[in-house]
Amino acid sequence: MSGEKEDFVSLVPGKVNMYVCGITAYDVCHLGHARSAVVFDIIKRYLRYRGYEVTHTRNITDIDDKIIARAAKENISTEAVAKKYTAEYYRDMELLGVGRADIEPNATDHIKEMVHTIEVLIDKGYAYPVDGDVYFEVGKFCDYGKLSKKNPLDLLSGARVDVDERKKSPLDFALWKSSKPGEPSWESPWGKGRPGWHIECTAMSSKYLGESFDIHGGGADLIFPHHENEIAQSEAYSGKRFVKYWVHNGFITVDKEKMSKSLGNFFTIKDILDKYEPEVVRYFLLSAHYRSPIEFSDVQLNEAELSIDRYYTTVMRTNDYLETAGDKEKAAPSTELEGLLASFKDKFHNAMNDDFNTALVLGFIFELIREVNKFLDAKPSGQKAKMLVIQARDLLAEVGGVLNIFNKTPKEWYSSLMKVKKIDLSESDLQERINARQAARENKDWAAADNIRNELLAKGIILEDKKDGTAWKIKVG
RNA sequence: GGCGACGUACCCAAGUGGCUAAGGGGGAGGUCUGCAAAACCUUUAUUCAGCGGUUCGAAUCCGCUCGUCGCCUCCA
Repeated sequence: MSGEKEDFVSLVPGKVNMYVCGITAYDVCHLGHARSAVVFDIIKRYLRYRGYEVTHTRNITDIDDKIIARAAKENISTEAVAKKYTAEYYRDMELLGVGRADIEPNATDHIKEMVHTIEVLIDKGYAYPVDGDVYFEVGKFCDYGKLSKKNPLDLLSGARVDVDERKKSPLDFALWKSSKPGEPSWESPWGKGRPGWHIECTAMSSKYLGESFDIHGGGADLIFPHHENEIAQSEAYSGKRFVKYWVHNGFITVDKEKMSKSLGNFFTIKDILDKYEPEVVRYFLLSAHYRSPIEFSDVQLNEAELSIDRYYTTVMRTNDYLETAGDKEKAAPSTELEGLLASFKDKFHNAMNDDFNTALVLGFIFELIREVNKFLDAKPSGQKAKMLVIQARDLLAEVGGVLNIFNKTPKEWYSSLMKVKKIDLSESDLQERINARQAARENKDWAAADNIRNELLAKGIILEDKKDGTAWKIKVG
């Protein structure tokens, strides 16, 4: 609310109530929706990891103008539209590793609660009915604009909205809209109609999280008017502070412009996942701070893919090492690795405590990766060396677990890449080519061996010769 | 027009008062290797859009200028 970072103290010690605006289910989701979902998924995971009991509520708006328009276009019911795109949303989110919220309320299941909220607002003099509609009277709520730092007078003078003569002020917004014939509607004291957009979040958040709760999130485009209106309704209704901490994620941009439906410059999650491994997309979204804009481009996604590949390549090395390293104690320079291992968790916590700085965490991960590789290059052996490598592996897995990335085996990573890059070669055929090349190498027939390697490279497969055999990887980047 | 955010190397990006300005990608050179790949090492910003100011000290705070973007209408 201050527009600055503040120390986090939950309202109830050890417990965090978080409400995040979900989607309006009228179309498939694009990468912008993914960013919001991933950001709050990580906030939730991190808070839980640090021991908070988190109740995460994420709503689905299943009735509004866009859904009605879509239903008319597809000649199906609004329920069918909402159901279809909610299902699409969940499928996209699951692929991106976004967990389900604890409570996922639909607007249409809470009409009763919304009607009640509106009645109270009218009783308290904050709202007025006109011809079957009900409006919130912004002028009655003196804190209006405190979140978006807007002055109601400035808003009036700069208003681009068509003025509705029935409203007392152009800033007043609908709590309840009367329905036109043929539109879905619910009974209310003001006649048949449906709820305005903002009221669902007030009614549902107070039902599930209470009138005051800790974190409210969503995309930065929701700050005004949606969240400003939520504050007005909720605080007018309860007389209490609505939300302690507001968290808004920045936009995905394309050529520096916000990715959005109306600009038409959006990429759907589905289309992106056709070209990139889901983990690549998730990593990409974590590679910049959640409040910063992040530019979508193939270059960026490819860099994310390279970074993840670097991670799995090292995991492969550590696994090989732990399987093959001897027991004879052979020390290797390890002071830097040991130092990093000792401080790693603190660095991770500090970065995440500082407004969820995932980009910084990724930096730490690659520092550790480098130290592990350096250590392995020195070819150490014995119990102590193995312990260090295991410790590094476990730490990386712990952090990866919180961010929900880096949780595959290298083999799963490459198999998945093989699919996403549509490489037309079965793993058994691949192994057959590797064996043939190995035979050529044993005969020192380097020309034949190189031929096979080049042939596979042309298909996007890289071979790595090691002491005890040849490993394959998928070419990335 | 009002309000707000941002501008760090060839690219992405962290850093918001003080140790050598993280990390990834790319480039150059090297070690290793049958050759590769991977990995590692060295190198690639005496400088943080520009100009002033505050301070013992600023990329970091303040002011101005330039540039980019966002919100003010549905929007993640």
